[in-house]
Amino acid sequence: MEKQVFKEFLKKKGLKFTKERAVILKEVFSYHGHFDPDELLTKMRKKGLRVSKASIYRTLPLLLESGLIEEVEKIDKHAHYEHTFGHGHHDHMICMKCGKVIELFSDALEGLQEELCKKENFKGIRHVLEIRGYCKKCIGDRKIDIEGRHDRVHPTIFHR
Amino acid sequence: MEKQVFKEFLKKKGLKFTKERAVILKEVFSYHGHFDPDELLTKMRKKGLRVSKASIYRTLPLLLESGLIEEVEKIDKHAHYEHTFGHGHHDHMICMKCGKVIELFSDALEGLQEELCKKENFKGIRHVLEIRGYCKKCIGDRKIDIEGRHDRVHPTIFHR
DNA sequence: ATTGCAACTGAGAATTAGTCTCAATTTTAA
DNA sequence: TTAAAATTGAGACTAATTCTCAGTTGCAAT
Repeated sequence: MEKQVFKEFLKKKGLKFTKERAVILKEVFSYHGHFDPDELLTKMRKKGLRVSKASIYRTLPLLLESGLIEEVEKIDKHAHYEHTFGHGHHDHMICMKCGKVIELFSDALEGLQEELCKKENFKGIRHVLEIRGYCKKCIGDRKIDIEGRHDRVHPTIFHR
Repeated sequence: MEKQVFKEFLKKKGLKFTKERAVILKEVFSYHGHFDPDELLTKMRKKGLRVSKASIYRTLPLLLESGLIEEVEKIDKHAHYEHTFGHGHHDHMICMKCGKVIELFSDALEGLQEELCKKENFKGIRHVLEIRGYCKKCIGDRKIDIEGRHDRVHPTIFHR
């Protein structure tokens, strides 16, 4: 369970498992889709969970380093994350017109990357693959809404 | 040659090929490795080339859209680019310890991505793949310098 | 349990990347 | 040559992230 993973990670680094870190971890794992630090803060505030912005910004890199979350979507101005413990790594296709995000995962792709790493004697820890282009809907060059919310379907697609 | 490509791109969009854009283009193509907007500005200032920060930030997206440069290194805080006209698209492995950047290109990888796009009816325009991990040298867990400069060897490797 | 201390915290100041504004200027097509 | 539309620079502005520092807390060793 993620709490144990995080605790061990922290101990190994000589860091402390504080209340704040516990609360942040829990909150992060209560989400399904992507989130950014500010969203995280706001949602926690609404729930009455009090952690400072600074603590959030200090904790996310630790979660990242421990492998419990991944960073996704960097083309946007600010960082986005999602937790991966349990539901696993995947990459993204992002429509440049409507912003739709399609999650993709391919064993072949992962395997190929491993191979490439091996060839360079590189120990790959994590990666980000982001394909920008146009989704089916937008290829037709029609205007569509930028709105919508994280509806999970198969193959896992988000709107934002 | 890149100047023609850019000119045509601009004309097609009803935009102007201004002195400033020409100068920025030239500067961008005088580099070998990665750069970020601020670096670009500073270097141009040092050379006595006068363009405003705003113009740089306005021109880079155009170069990106025209396919003359690509966005790389998404994990870092700010955007990084590199020109690709002539030397072609490639992805990156970045050592989390020493910062070494290994360029990689694999037809299999590109092809696989195309396939995946097709499967989702997604029209891929560009992508960024960045693998973070540890290079050969750093797997041994030794301290090494963060310094060094863009030395081109095969398979194209940069230090920074 | 107590303790010592390094790590941590919150609040808000500081920094920084990137965007915006607007009046003056320049490109381009006719 | 001209007029319209696009562009420019300078600096104000915004938003994201980092930093500072004094008070607090987790935890390993007593």
